[in-house]
Formats: sequence, C-alpha cells, structure tokens
Amino acid sequence: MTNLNKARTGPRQHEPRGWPEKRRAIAEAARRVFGRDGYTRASVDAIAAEAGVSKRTVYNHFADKEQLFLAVAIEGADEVTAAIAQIMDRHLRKIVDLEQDLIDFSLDRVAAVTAFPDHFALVRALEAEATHIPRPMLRAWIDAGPQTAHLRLAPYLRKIADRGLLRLDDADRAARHLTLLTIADINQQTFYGAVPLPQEEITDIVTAGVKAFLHIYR
Amino acid sequence: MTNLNKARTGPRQHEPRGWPEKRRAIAEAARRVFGRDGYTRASVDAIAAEAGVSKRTVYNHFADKEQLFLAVAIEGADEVTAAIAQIMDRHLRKIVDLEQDLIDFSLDRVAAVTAFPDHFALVRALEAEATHIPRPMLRAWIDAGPQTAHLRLAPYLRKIADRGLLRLDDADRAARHLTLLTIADINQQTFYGAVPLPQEEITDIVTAGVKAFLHIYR
DNA sequence: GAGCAACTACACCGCTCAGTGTAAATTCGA
DNA sequence: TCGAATTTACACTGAGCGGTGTAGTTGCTC
Repeated sequence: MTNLNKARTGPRQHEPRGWPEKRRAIAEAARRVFGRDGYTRASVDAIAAEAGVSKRTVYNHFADKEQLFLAVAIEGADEVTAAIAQIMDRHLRKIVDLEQDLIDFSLDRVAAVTAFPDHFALVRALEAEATHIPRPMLRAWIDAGPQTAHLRLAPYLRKIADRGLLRLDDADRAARHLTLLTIADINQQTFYGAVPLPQEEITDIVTAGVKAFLHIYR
Repeated sequence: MTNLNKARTGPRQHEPRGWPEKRRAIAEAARRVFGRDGYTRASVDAIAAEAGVSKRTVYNHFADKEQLFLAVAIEGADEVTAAIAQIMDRHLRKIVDLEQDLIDFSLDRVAAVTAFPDHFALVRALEAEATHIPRPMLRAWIDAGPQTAHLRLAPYLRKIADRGLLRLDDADRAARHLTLLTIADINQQTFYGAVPLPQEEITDIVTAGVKAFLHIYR
C-alpha cells in the first residue's frame, strides 16, 4: 500500500458524524454571522454561505439554530479563556512591579476584546437573548465564560498576597473588583469593543482602576 | 356654550399630529414588547395589539420600527434618570453616616432596575443592537442614559468631599468607580435584572463595593 | 465495482413581518 | 350638521426564514 495518507479529513474515519473540517467551518462562520447580526437577525442561510457549505450540512451537524448558537458561544468562551489564561501567566506569575504588572495585565486583557471581535459581539447577542435561553444553558455559558476569569484570577491574587504585596482575605472579591475597575469600565463604554475608545483613554482608565484597586488592597 | 371640556384628548387640539394618548399607549406597549422580545423579534403587530391601536396608527405616529425603538429607549432613559435623581437627592443631599448613606443609595439604585424591568430589558436589546444603530443615535442614547448618572453623581460626591468626608480630585472618576463597584457588579451578574440574585447577596456585594470605594477615596 | 456515509444543490412548506393603501368609522371644532 | 383630522380594520405586497426532503455527487473502504 503506497497510498499517501491524505491530509484531507473526510468521512469514514472513526469520528463523530460529519466531517470535522465542515463542522469547524460552520462554527467559525456562525461566530462571525451571529456576532455581526445578533441571534435573531442572523440567518442559517447566511451562516451556510459564509461557511461555504450547504444549509443541509449545517443541519446535519447541529440540531437547530439555537444549539448552533450556544455551541459557538461556549466554544468561543473556551478560546478566550485560554487566551486570558496566557495573559495572566505572562503578567502575574512573576511580579516585578506590582502596579505596572497589573496595568499591563489589564491592558492586554482589554486588548483581548479587540483580538476576538466576533466572540464579544456574540457575547452582546447572547446577553440580549438571556431571557430566551433555557436556564441550564445560561448557567453553562456563565460557567464557561464570565465566571472563569474570576476563578483563574483569584489564585494569582492570593499568591501575590502571600508574598505580602497585597492584603486581602477574599481573593474572589478582589479579583472581581480589579475586573470591575478596569475591564468592565472599558467594556461598558465601548459596548464590548463595538464602539472604539482612544488608546490613551483606555490607558488612563486602566491605570486609574489599578491604582484604585491597590488603594483598596494594599 | 355649556359643554364641559372633555378630559379626553383627541385630534383638533393644537398639538403634533395624532392623539397624544395614542402615542403614549404605543410607547408604553413598545417598551414592554421590545424589552420582552428584543428589537428584531418584537413585531409591530404585537406592539399595536399590546397598545390597543391599529398598526396603521403606530405608523402614523412613528416613521418606522427603528424610530419607535429609539424614541422609546430615550424616553425610558429620561424616566429612569428622573427616578435616580430622586434617589440621589434622598440619600446624598444630606450625609449623616457616609458609608450607610452610600450603601442605601446604591441599594435603591440597584432596586431601580427591578422597578423598571421593561426599560432595562430594552437596554439589553439596545446594547445588542449597538452596531446597527446610527452613531448619532447611539450618542443620543449614551447621553440620555448611561452618561447622565455620572453627570449627576459627581457633583454630590464633590460636595461631600468639600465637607472633608472624601478626598478626591476627580469627581467624575470617583462617580464612575462607585458605580462600577456596586451597580455594574450587580447588573453584570443579573444581566440587568433578567436573572434574579438573592437580596442578601446583593446587599453583600453593595456593602463590599461601598467599603472598597471609601477605602480609595477616604 | 459496489455500497455506504456525507455533502451538495435545490425545492418546498408554512409562517412571519415591515410597511403601505384604502374605505369606513370616529372625534372634535366651527 | 359639516368638514377635516385621526383612527380603525382589513387586505395586500414582497421578502425572508427555520427547518425538511430528495436526488445526484463525491470520497472512501472492502
């Protein structure tokens, strides 16, 4: 048998139904279209066209529009979570100058919104759909997305506190306050990146937020 | 002429086109339906039925669906702004115990979200629609809604600082930080009131937020 | 080559919906 | 009562859309 193993993945491999590359294309297209148009306005036809697949194929991979939406939201949250974990590792694992490290961390975290515009556009769509989403699914979203940032940040802050650089008894709350004073402020003013804010203004807000945070916890 | 002046307002008075009571009914119904269903999913048919008017009448008063949406959003913001102004006056005009007054103010302000569920539901819809709204209209919204809270809160904080109870050089920033640490935290966790949070938890969060704020500015 | 799974390319169905037009009815002032 | 403005109650148009079915095509294994 001298057949080269084709790089192209197709049926017949021992995988779930459907070709993975098609599923990936659909998910990526869906993120873009849902992000751009919101849930209701986004059409499955448009997603199929964007993915370069037939609509029939979309329905072969996902039960319906809502399942597609939620799958894409949660997958996107996983990606963003991984990116933010790296940002945390880069800036918070080793503290040289606490204030500067927190500022750099927060600026990079703000920048993550720009790096994942589709995802955060989709976040806005999802929040608007909150009352139409079954509670367990909404819970799954919160756990996959917004909650993970705090769960990952708190241990870093606790370690920093253990080194005597911060005084805190509730690391979760401290993590929340840091995020509120920096990321949430920017996100509110930019509608999660939809409306640009000048970089100097972002830096000002983040710097003031970090100083305020340190005022509380140092 | 012994005709009593009828309380009923109808055509023929020297007013803008259309009966004001019809316009009011449409606006109120629109707020409810947009809030419940979001912009795209809300139908003009449903709004007309909810208002008890014909769809023809809706279009007699508002150019189209988008104009209706934005008019309702801005009118709602004016109402909420007035309510919050009262809350500020009640709690911040005279300071007895600064911490407690700030806590009470913030708790009442959180409660305002519950008092205006339709409006804040519509806020979620509007934020999701941010990229589809013409920039000038979005600006009008920001000025009518989110921005006014800060503009009204900052002078109170400045006065409190003048009495030596707070130390701050940037009252706008202080106002923003107070809102972030209290209202924004709750709103994020409840999706602007869509998902209930137990009252004790709300009180905890607000109390911790106010203490943090005072730690920064006192 | 045969058989099977997945995909493509349509067509279709039933429904919804923003916006418009029109005739009849209602309201109000002169 | 008349006339004008507004509203009501439909009907209509053209478009869109979630989801489904089906026949033909493609790719892979035996």
